[in-house]
Amino acid sequence: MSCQEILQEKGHRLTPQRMLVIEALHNARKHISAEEIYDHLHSRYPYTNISTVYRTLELLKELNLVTETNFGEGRVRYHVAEKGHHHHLICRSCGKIIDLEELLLHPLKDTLLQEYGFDADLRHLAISGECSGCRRKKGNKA
Amino acid sequence: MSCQEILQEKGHRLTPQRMLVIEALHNARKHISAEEIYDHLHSRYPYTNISTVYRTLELLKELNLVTETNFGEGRVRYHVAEKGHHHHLICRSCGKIIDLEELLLHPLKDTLLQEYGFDADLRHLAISGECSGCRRKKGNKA
DNA sequence: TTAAATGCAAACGCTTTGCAATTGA
DNA sequence: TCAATTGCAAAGCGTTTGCATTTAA
Repeated sequence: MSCQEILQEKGHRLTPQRMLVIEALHNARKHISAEEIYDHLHSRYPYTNISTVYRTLELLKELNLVTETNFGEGRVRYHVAEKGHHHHLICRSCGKIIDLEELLLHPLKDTLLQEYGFDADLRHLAISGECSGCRRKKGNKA
Repeated sequence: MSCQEILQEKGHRLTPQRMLVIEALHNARKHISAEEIYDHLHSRYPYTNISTVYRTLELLKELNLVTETNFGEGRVRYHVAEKGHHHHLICRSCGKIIDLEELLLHPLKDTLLQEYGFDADLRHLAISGECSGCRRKKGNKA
C-alpha cells in the first residue's frame, strides 16, 4: 500500500502539498532534509510554506511512513520507511558517510531484546567515529 | 590528571567560570545540559553568561574531556569523559532511560573496525525503542 | 603587560504555533 | 457543508558570534 493510500485510509486528506512531499521523499537518493523537501515542493507549487512540510513530516512520522535520522548537522533528515533500513558511519575528520547493512546490527538488537526486553528501533542509526583513510593519515604522521 | 590540570598544561587559563563549569559536570549524577550547567554557574557567580558555558564546553570537547550525547530532546547533554562510558536505551512511549554497560557494544565496535576499518566512537550512544513495560502493556491490549 | 577569556546583545538556523483563509471529501 | 489543512508571520528554542571590556598568567 502506498503512502497516499495509507493517508487516505486513516482519514487524512490527500492535498497536492502532501503528495509533493511524499514525491520528494521517494525521489531522494539519500536522506533528505525538510529544507530540501520544501525546495522540491516550492518549485512546483510556488505559494507554499515550509511549515506545511514540517506538518506533513510530523504526520508521516506518526504513521511510521518515514524515519528521522540525526547526523549531527543541527538538523534532522528523513527517509521513506519502506525503502528499507540501513545505518551510517560518519567520519568526524572528513565527514564521509559510509552506509552499513541493517543486518550488522541484528546481533545487538537481539541482545537488547533478550537481556533488557527492549525493542530497539535500529532503523537509521548514525555512528560517529573515524574512517580508515583518516586513521591512516594520522598513523603516518605520528 | 584533573580537568583543571589538563587545561593549564595545554596553555588555557583557569578562570572561575571554567572551574564552575567543570564542577557542575563532575557533580552531575547524569548527563547535564548547557542550561543546567549555566544555572550552577550563575547561582554562585551572578554576572555570568551562557555563552561562556558554551565556549567552555566547546573547549572541553576539543580536549576530549567531555562527551556530548543527543537524547533527541532538541538539545545536547554533556558528561565528563573520565567518568566512564555507557549507553542509553530511551523508551519512546514512556521516556524511560535505561543505562547500558559499555561492553555490550564491544562486539559491534570490533566488527566495524574489522570490516570497515572504522574506529567508531561508541561512548554515549542513545538508542530509541520501546521498553519491556510498555511492550507488555501494548501486548495486553492487542 | 598582553593575549586570552568574558559579558552582553544581537543574530542565527531549524522548528513550531496562532490564526484567518482555503479546500478536499 | 465543514472540519481538516494551509499560508503567513511571528515566535520559540538552543546555540553562536562580534565586539568592547576584563583578567589570568
